[in-house]
Amino acid sequence: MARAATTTDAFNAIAEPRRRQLLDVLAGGERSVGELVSELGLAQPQVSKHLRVLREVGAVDVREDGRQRLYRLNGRALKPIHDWVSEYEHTWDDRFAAVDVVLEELQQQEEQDGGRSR
Amino acid sequence: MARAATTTDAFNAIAEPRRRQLLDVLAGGERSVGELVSELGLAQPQVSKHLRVLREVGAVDVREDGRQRLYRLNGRALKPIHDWVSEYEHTWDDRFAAVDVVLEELQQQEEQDGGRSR
DNA sequence: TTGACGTATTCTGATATGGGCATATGATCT
DNA sequence: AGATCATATGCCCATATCAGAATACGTCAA
Repeated sequence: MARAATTTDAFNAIAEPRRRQLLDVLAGGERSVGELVSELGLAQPQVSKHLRVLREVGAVDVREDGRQRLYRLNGRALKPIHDWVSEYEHTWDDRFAAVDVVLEELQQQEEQDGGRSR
Repeated sequence: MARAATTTDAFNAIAEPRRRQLLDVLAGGERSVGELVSELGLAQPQVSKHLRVLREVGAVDVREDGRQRLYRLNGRALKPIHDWVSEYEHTWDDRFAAVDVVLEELQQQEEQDGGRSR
């Protein structure tokens, strides 16, 4: 087997830097493909292809307007990523350091307690 | 060109579900490769290989102990991901909805203002 | 209708991926 | 030293990736 399809989930979709850039631009509001092309300095077909991936994982929505397609961010698709990575926030954020210390102490007490009481 | 090497950055590293699983287990504390193998139900070589990727992006640290290697989570490597995705939190979190409304109103006023005053 | 424009799709090619299997390496025990 | 355990590496394969170029498609204007 090879790598999972990028179209599989948001985690794969945002692994590509250009796609993150696209989302970053779209965070500023709706854009046509042409605008994205010039803002990113990428070739039009690549932009369309990256947009397709983002569309398939639900990170963007499209709207037709004459011969243009207007893309709009749909951040909800990124929530699973945020949820997952937030679990690790305490590992680097000092604000949680103190809490962690307390938790560790509790854990150690628990172990010392063994099966004694309870 | 193909996709950027998975070993390049944390975004790529966590695009692989097994690697996320590895991190999730390691979040529970230090583990030997063998323990990870049985907890994930993966073949030992694949586990070692995934661990290598995680090591290269700095998401885990290793410690030698006799013939075992004890792996430990290093969440700091995930911070860039958290930072990036947090920018999008307001797009799905209701708590920010009200703020967004205000910002949009301000923006519209700005536009109506045109180049008038200022 | 014809042609220009805006965007999507297709094809190709170089490269990377992840799994499976065999094997190398290194530490421990007898 | 030899055997065994724990882990890492190497090789192969099927498949997926991304970029680039060509082209197809749909819409609008003349």
